[in-house]
Amino acid sequence: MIKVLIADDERLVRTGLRVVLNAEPDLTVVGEAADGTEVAPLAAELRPDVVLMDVRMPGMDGIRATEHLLGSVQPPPKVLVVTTFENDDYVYEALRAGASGFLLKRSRAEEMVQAVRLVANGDSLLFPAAVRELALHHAERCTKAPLPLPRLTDREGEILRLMAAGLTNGEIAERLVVSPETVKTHVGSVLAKLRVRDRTQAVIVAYESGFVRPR
Amino acid sequence: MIKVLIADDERLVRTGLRVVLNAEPDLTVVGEAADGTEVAPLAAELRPDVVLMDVRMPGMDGIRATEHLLGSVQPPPKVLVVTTFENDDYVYEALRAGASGFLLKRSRAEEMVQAVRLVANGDSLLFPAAVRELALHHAERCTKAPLPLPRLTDREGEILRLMAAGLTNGEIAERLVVSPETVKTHVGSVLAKLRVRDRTQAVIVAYESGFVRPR
DNA sequence: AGCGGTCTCCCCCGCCGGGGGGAGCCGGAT
DNA sequence: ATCCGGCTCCCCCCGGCGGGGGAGACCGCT
Repeated sequence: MIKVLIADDERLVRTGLRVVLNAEPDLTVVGEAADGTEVAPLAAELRPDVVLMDVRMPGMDGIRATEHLLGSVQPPPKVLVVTTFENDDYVYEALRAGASGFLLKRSRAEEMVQAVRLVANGDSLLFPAAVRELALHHAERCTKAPLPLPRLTDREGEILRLMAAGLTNGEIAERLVVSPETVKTHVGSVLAKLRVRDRTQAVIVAYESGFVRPR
Repeated sequence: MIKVLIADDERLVRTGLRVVLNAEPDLTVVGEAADGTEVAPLAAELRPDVVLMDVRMPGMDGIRATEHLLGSVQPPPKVLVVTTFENDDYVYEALRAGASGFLLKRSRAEEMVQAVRLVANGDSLLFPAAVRELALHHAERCTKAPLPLPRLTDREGEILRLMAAGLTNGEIAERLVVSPETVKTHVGSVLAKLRVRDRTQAVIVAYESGFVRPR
């Protein structure tokens, strides 16, 4: 039996969800919260498997309520965020906060109960558009970026990395315990191989190619 | 009635899936492919709503088969990728290729048919771990990055952007139709506000802060 | 023994970049 | 009317940077 806690500020929505979910033999609504602040205490007491969380609520919104809930209740229930539009900016924040999935308010009853069963089971549920966007961004930066720049020698790569850390030739020389003249030679090679004019452009190429990464 | 095409090189797996799916009144397996190369032609002929695609297949793997399928068959069917491990590197490539979701081979029958219904319905299905990772990466770069750097004036921001494009002071002056001396003044202000030593470090800060973005 | 690639170091030179200071113009706030 | 901040331009100074050329040491390959 999957226990569900509903958090929504509108009584009508809560009632609708409760009726739909209780109609399923394997689901039971164990409680309802009308405000984000009520969610964590109620969950601690009722120990639901899944919390249906509205994103927009007075007091504490669904995002912060989710953070608070997952940080305070052990073991944490799954959170299924209920939203009106699938392109909502809240989507990413909610995932970041630890939500397992999303439910559109305009979904059919059948989809809703399926969604609850899925997240209770440990799966995640998203909208195609959101997933596609996430995947593209991720793939761009993590699978394609690694190494599409000319073959630099080990030393040259080391030098480029230090240039991209903002060091001057003198500082690089100090770091690598070689003469500044030597560093100049390597820097010259790097600039030539990357076909750029100065160290600034070299650093740009280093970032753009993924040779070094932000953060 | 949801029409399903199964693509897997192992006969046993195909049989298992077929039995499980055909047991559902609203699902029907309309065909099977034992190789990635067979998928697109079969899909063009049978017009399934969902294709269950194994990632690892001889000949053409599931990823390329997905790309080919979605690029050649109109309207494109939904693709549900079948995999053994949820941390598979293929996950991101498959999403990039246009897959709608993933199915673990060790899933229970009930989950599998739910998954098929979901993707047929236009939803997406992922593993919690994968979604979490995607969301974190995305959120880091897109929702937090925008503007955590000192207040630059419009002109200074413009200058910084051009510096980060690899332009010299002279080129920036030309672009903005002002004197090189003026550019030097602005550059000086930028360096001071960012508390950095030279334009290279300024560009680094621009990238690290998200003021400019790779690609 | 040769040879090419890499890493190391050196010299000269020209220029761009950056610091300091000064100044005029404008628009908005006080 | 005054002041302040942003944008514009100018001066001098100099140090780091980048280009050119040259050279020696070590390595592995042939």
